[in-house]
Amino acid sequence: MAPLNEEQLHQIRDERREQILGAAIKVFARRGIIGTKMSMIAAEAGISHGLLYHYFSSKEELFTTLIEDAMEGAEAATRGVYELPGTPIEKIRALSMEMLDESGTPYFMLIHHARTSDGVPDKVKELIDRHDMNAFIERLLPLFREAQQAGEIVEGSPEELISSYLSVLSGLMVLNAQGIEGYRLPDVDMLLRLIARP
Amino acid sequence: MAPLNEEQLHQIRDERREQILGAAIKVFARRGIIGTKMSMIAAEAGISHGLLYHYFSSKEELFTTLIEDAMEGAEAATRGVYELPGTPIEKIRALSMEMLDESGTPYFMLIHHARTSDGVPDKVKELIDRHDMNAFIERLLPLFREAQQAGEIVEGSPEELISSYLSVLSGLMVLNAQGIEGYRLPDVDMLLRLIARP
Amino acid sequence: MAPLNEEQLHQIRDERREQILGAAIKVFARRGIIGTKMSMIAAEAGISHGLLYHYFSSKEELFTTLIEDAMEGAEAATRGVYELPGTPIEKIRALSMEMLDESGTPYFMLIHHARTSDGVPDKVKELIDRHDMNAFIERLLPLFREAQQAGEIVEGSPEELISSYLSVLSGLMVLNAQGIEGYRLPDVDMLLRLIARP
Amino acid sequence: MAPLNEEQLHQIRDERREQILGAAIKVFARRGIIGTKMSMIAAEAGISHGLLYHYFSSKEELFTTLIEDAMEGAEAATRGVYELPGTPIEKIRALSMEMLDESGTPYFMLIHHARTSDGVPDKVKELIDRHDMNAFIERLLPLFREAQQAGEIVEGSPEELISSYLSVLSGLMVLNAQGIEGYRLPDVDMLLRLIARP
DNA sequence: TATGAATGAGGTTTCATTCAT
DNA sequence: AATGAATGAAACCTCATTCAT
Repeated sequence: MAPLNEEQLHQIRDERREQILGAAIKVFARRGIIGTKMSMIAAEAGISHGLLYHYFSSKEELFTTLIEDAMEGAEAATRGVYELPGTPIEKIRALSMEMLDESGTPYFMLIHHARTSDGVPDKVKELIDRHDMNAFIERLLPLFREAQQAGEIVEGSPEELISSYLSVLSGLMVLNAQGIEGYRLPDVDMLLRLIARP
Repeated sequence: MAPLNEEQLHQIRDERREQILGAAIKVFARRGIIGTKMSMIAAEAGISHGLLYHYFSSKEELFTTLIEDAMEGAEAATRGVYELPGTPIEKIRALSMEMLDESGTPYFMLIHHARTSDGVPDKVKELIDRHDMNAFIERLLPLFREAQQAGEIVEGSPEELISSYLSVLSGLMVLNAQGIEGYRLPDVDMLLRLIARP
Repeated sequence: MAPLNEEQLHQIRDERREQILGAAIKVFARRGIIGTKMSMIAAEAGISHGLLYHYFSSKEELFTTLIEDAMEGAEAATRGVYELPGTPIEKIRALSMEMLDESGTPYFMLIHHARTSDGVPDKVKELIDRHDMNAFIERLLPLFREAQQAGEIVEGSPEELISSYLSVLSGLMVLNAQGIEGYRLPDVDMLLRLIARP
Repeated sequence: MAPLNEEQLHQIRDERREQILGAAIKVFARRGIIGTKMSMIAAEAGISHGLLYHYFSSKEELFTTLIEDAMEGAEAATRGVYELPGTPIEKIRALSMEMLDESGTPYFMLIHHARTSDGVPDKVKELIDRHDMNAFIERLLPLFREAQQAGEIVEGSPEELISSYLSVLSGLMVLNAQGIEGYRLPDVDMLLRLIARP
């Protein structure tokens, strides 16, 4: 009886959902949760604002969904670093490039907004608490220890090394995600000097 | 019941003005222009929101005033670097420390918000355009050239070196200004490795 | 794949129509015209909300249709009272029971909503004006006069007697139609004491 | 320093609050919580809709405040019945008149809406549960028992007597509160026949 | 006939700004 | 100078209604 079969409907829903998520991440990344108006997302996605609410029940839910995805992505990236080929520092280099990559930064910017804004839903606060810097450090600890043993990076507390290095990367990602004139993303090889043994 | 004389009134006005500006920079730095409500500034300054409008005609004007001050401060800091004692890289080191210093970052955060937000008055956009990264680069160019000639920092385009190095500092200031748990501000000496000759 | 013939289609249309009207009266009775969403009616009827608009062009039309039916039903009930067996007060008793009867109250509740709400279409207002309390009074006047002459009910203006008695019944129907805990529908015999000669 | 002293401000706030509550009860009583728009209350009170939110943080809170008052009023009325002069049935008569009195009915209508509507805040549901019909019955039980012993009202379960009688009163209040043409509020003496011994 | 995606008018709520005192 | 009551534009969200399939 149905005029469109279930599969077609499912496909439309999925496409629209992705379309909205894609539009939302763009706008949220640039403007944060308060600065983003639902009408902006709708306009970016090329749909009416009413339709947003067929797919996400509120601005909060939309934001939370994106944060969840971003968290998963960030986690996967750090986990996946061990699968990469090469010496330890080559793996760190590859991870750095991935993090600074254009496509990844909006997600990172989103996390930045989630950390720093105030109108952020409680669910997101929990998510962030569970996926905080310490989790990253722990996941990267074996890799940095290995690199130290191989004499590829400087001595000293590997935890501090990781958190300092990630902070530099984070700061750059935040700047980069805005797409602002004037800032220059440094070369990965320049960044590696922060930790590399001379 | 003799009224205050003109001088006393003038003094009150000036004190209040500073009080408001101090409160405003704190709040703006943390929340950006959209996320900041006039009532927050009033509360931070310990006055009524109505009184704000005796001193600044709008949120825009208040923000713009702060940006102007911040620009001047940043300019002064880079100009002043030549007066500092020591070798070129010691001057760069001192400038870096000043930029990352707690007291300076709110101003920097403000500029960051001004660059990245959209609800920013046109006057501010002009200010930013006039004081952009290129201006900084030009002011620091002699210093970096000198450092290269002294063999203290690496070879290569000094412009690129400056803009990369300032971008790293900027990113860190942005993170730092938020006062968020988890991020670790790297040591200045670690940062200098980005540009220092091994 | 032969399409249904015209008669079958007609039958489907009629069934659907009744199905929708039945669902609508339930929901409207409980929630009134503003509180009722088209999606509620669709859900109650087990169809899609889009289909509602094949049968009724708007919420207004649906509501109006129900009111028309309810009015006719109420009129028929009061007219039919004369056909009932027994003495006058026995007829009044039977009419009272019918009005308080579970199945009749949703219609009455509907009329109540139509009287008291504001989002009510003009056509409904006209309907109500034409079928108002006075019409009921006039139709019941002979019956009550007869009952007075038979010494079964108290003396006094029969019009006032009827309108007071109907108001009590109406109030109870309104309470009853909501199906709320706590209210107790009085016995018909108790109610008859309002008008019965001791 | 304050341009208006505290007392004057307090008085303004109190007056406005009462003004708003008075306007709100009128509109809520007629239209229920969903049917009432904040702009209607503002218009009725002769103020801007924005000002409503200086005094009540939401439509919910405004409604809840009114319900609390209404509950207290209803409770006080039934408690106070024992202080009234006269025989038991005279006290019941006085209570009945008070309940049907013009000024009391909007409050009662409010409770009716709270009971029957769906958009009602949870806090209100709790309030209603705590002040339900059973509470009324218990408070009136001694009075009705006394009246039975004095032979003033009919025999039988006093609980049923009370709840039936209160239901009739409730139904009438609901009709009455709407101020609709056509319904006639019966005489108190007529109503007393429901329970009075012949 | 039947479905549910899509639209947009209208309601609730927030907050920058004005103004009487 | 100082306060806080008051206003209204603009944002979020709901839901009656339309329309492609």
